[in-house]
Amino acid sequence: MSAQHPEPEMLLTPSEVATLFRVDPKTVTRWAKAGKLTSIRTLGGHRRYREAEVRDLLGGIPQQREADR
Amino acid sequence: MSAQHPEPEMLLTPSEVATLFRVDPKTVTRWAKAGKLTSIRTLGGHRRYREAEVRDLLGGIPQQREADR
DNA sequence: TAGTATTAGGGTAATTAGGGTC
DNA sequence: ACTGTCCTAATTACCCTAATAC
Repeated sequence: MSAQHPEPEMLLTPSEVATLFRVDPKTVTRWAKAGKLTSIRTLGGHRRYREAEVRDLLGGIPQQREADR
Repeated sequence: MSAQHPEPEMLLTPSEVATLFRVDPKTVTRWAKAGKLTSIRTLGGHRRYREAEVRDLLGGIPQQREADR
């Protein structure tokens, strides 16, 4: 096989994201609907999530917060 | 006028498409059966998929906020 | 020609979507 | 405002064997 493109783009299923955050998969769906989480749809309508984005949100690198305003 | 083969038409195997969408290869087969995805058949009956179409379905329209729908 | 991985089929569990409610 | 749960319908995942791809 040979399909190594410059865009691997690893995706996670709703249940996987839910497990990482320790929430119900339904909650992950709400985050997607609210635009808080980027979602990619399968052709059947199921959502897939970007692994990199999830990892960032999980606190991989605590970036600057602008919560003081 | 027109060149004979302007583009070589890159094809992807079922497993490659499945990896990109983070689904099972069988699911890709169902999409082809349902007419949601164009499939080219090998002489032995195996399916191949157009890379351009797959990439278009994956990221053609980046991320559309579901919040405003 | 042989060996290994992948795919096509078909069937049956497991997830997910969506709305609604607590 | 946020999350977990109940419900139904739809989609997807996993099981198998035989055929194809390389």
